[in-house]
Amino acid sequence: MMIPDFVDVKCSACPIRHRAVCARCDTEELLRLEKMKSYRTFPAGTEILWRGEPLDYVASVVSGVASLSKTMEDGRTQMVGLLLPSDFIGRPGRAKIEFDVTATTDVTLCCFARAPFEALVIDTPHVAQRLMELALDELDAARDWMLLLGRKTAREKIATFLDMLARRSQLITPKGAGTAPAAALHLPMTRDQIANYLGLTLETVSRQFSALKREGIIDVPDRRSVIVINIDLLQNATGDDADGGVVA
Amino acid sequence: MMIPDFVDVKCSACPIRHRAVCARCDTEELLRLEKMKSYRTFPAGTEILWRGEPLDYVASVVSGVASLSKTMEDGRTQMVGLLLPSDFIGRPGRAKIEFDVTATTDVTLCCFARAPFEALVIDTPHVAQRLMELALDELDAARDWMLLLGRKTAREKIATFLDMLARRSQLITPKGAGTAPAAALHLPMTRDQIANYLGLTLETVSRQFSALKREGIIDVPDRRSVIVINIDLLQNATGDDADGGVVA
DNA sequence: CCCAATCCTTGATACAGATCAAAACCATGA
DNA sequence: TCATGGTTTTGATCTGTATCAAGGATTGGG
Repeated sequence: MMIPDFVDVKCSACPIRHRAVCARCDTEELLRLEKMKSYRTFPAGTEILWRGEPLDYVASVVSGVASLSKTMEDGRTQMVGLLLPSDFIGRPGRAKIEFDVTATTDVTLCCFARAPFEALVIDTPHVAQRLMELALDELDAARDWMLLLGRKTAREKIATFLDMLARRSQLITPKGAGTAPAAALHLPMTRDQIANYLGLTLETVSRQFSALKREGIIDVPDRRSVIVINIDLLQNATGDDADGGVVA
Repeated sequence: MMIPDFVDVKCSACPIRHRAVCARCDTEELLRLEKMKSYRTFPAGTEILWRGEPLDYVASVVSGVASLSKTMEDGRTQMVGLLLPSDFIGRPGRAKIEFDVTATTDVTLCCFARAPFEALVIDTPHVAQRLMELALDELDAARDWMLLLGRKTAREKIATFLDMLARRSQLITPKGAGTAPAAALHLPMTRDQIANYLGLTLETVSRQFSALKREGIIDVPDRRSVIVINIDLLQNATGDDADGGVVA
């Protein structure tokens, strides 16, 4: 059976695909991966890694959501990345990171000790190439976020955030006879954390949610849920080009 | 003679080091690089690459400054990266980019056709590793900039920008008997471009320059120059931790 | 079941930075 | 030398978001 290049690996025990590994690698490599695997769970709010700490593990997020953030001396913080299941934590060839990793919800990681993982990477160019691809994906995402942080209004930020969640969780469920599909989203974070992600305050986030609800674009049945009623209007509100999606 | 790993290559014709190449590679690879090299110059303001355009070349910046930027439908733009001499343009394994590359000043690039360059990368793991390092450096820089865009005040943004220029151009020249060294900086861009980089308007940039000058922290002898009179005060104004520098 | 803690919403007000406008500055070429 | 067009500075005003403040909703524990 022919397996295409760069399809990510579904390993035996984890309910997710490990995005850092490619399916063309031989069974031998997969076995090596299996052997060095270990699981760790962190309750919501836990610091998984501090800035500057030595980085002994790399990991895939198996369940839950973790976040990368940077903090200023006086306490202002900015989230610089969101890690959803299947995302990869770790930097090949680097012993330290320049930001904090925090469990936003309860998080389970599938960890690999860094040293043997890097040895594996050196042996298998496909994995190295896949890691490079992931790094470039992260870079593109970071740059999109820079546009959001630097130029978008509060309303556009919220719309972009909800649109991103809809895309990433792929929960866009067609519904009813109308042309606009609706999506039920689970918010993995509090208003305060959303604010930190978007460069806003929690009050502004709350007000924008209320405004979008008032206009009938979304519904907010409870604090952790959003129903996208009119996805076209939501996407109009993001300020992005129509073809916001990246064509792989 | 022993050459340490990952020292970047100074090639025969360019006045800079190509950061994408490592010195441990054999002469053979260097020769291959030499052969596929070509130079292109772009006058200030030229579009070097449009978003979505096929990416046939990778390149090093030899002289001048180029910028990466993203634009919204309605014209708002945000610079998402600055390319100074020795910086690398291009994405191994990717045929497209998600932003525009513009010549900020007159720019000369040392170009390599993408296909043979990638073949070289595949043959030489050290180069691949170096490219990964560069991508991770860019990612760290992007994340620092996200903190700046999302949370810093106009004054902190300007101070951070000047401090970054001072570090990158390494023009920190000790001067006089005082404890605070001074630095003469050349600004490679207009107020408008600085504003686009910092997520501000040109008027705000100008006002903050004036304010820092009034306070005796900098001097602005002409539109394209800044003299840092008190670098300690400048760094205090960035809002960053004292050890803002990344220890390599 | 109630209490405490946390999270969320809404209102009133303040302010940093955007926007609008005009004048000063500077480089370039005729 | 002067006109010309682009860039920068400065001023006046406006506005979106932060800040301050209070009350309401939700959750978990005893």
